[in-house]
Amino acid sequence: MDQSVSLTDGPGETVAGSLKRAIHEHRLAPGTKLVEDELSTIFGVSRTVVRAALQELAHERLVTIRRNHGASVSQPTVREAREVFEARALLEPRTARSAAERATPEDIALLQRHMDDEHAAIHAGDAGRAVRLSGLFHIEIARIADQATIAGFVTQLVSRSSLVIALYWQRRNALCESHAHDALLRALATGDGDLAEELMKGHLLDLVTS
Amino acid sequence: MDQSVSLTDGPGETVAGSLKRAIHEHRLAPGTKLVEDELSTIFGVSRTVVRAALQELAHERLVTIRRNHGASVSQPTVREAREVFEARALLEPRTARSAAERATPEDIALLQRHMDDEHAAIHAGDAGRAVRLSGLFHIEIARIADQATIAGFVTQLVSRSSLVIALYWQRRNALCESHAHDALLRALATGDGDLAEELMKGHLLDLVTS
DNA sequence: GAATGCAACATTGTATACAATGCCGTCCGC
DNA sequence: GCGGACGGCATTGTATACAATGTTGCATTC
Repeated sequence: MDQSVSLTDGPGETVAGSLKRAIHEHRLAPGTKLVEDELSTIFGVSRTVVRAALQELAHERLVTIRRNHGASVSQPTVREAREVFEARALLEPRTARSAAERATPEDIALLQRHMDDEHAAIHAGDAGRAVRLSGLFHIEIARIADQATIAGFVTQLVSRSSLVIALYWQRRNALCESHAHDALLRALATGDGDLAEELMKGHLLDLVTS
Repeated sequence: MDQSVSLTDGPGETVAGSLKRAIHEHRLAPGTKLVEDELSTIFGVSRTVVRAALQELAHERLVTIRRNHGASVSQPTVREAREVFEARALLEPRTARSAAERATPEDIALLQRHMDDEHAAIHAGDAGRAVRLSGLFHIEIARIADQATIAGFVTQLVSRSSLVIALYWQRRNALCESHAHDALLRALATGDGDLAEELMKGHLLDLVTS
């Protein structure tokens, strides 16, 4: 593992959370070996809690654990990548419709803030942060739809999408989707469920074919 | 925890697997406290591996862990129950369509075997086993559809459905659904994707309204 | 020179010891 | 009698020690 990558996010953050963040923001590349001893010294905790964190991430398929071989950041195959986006295509459009029917002005404002942050990150050249914020946009929609279970699934799928992007999207510009998010936000703000569902469907198709 | 419940499933089975099975078959009721020390003596392993197993189940929402309070079999709220079936309604119908388009004769034979076992369990009065086999039917369909990711989600949702049934289905006869599975199997066998999707949609609606 | 066996090392898997926390019953004061 | 503080018990949280496993590099042999 590259020791120069800064992983610790302050005392309030959990080990699993810090690792997740680092993977989302592509500071830990797919395939990176995650050695328990190194992580335990980096985070200043024992291997026990590191192991628990790695197992948690393994369950979300963000890291892969092979018995007696340790953990490493997952490297989704092309097939897994396809599966991830097919699952998202089943879950997210209908969820976007529900969100459109339930979104409060505060919800819209929060989404707007996420989008603004995302644009700022893009202009600042911080692609990792942009990808992460873009994902938060999707997760937030599931939360607005008041579907915690689906939100959990979407969270995992977005995380895995981030790995797919890291692996198969070499340097393609990630900003194409900001316009899609913009249109989606307008549909949500006006409560147009039909449109939101259609836009989400198209957006996910764009992602998989680009 | 009720010590009389037999949990160990032989040396080949993992702790998590045995617990999962016991919960599925309603040998461990929702709310049952799962004390690490007891489980470690029952399974003949240290608390370390018991903890790992409990954390795995917690991630699948089958058990709930409250910090410093330990683990217990989850008790889904009515709201969570609704969410579980809404998620299934998004995932399973389209997956059943894919399965119908891909099912091989071997797949159909396997499903038939599951259904036969399920009927046998019902006639033997083994409701727990029947519920578990009924769930396997759904999971197998996702596997046939060649969607490992969705199959994983369905597996978790089926597990949680089992908890919902244990909590909210007091003594209602679970055999109503065998006919639904029968019809579904025929649609899958004939490769009728439209029909399979519709039947699955109706089947899930039946489950949630009964 | 290539393949094989072996030994030292690195890393993970498991058990156990200890610390921290919450729970519950008891005792004291009012 | 009742409420609250206190102390012991039960249980979980974390660290560490040891066992098991895999890996790497070197020496030996053909």
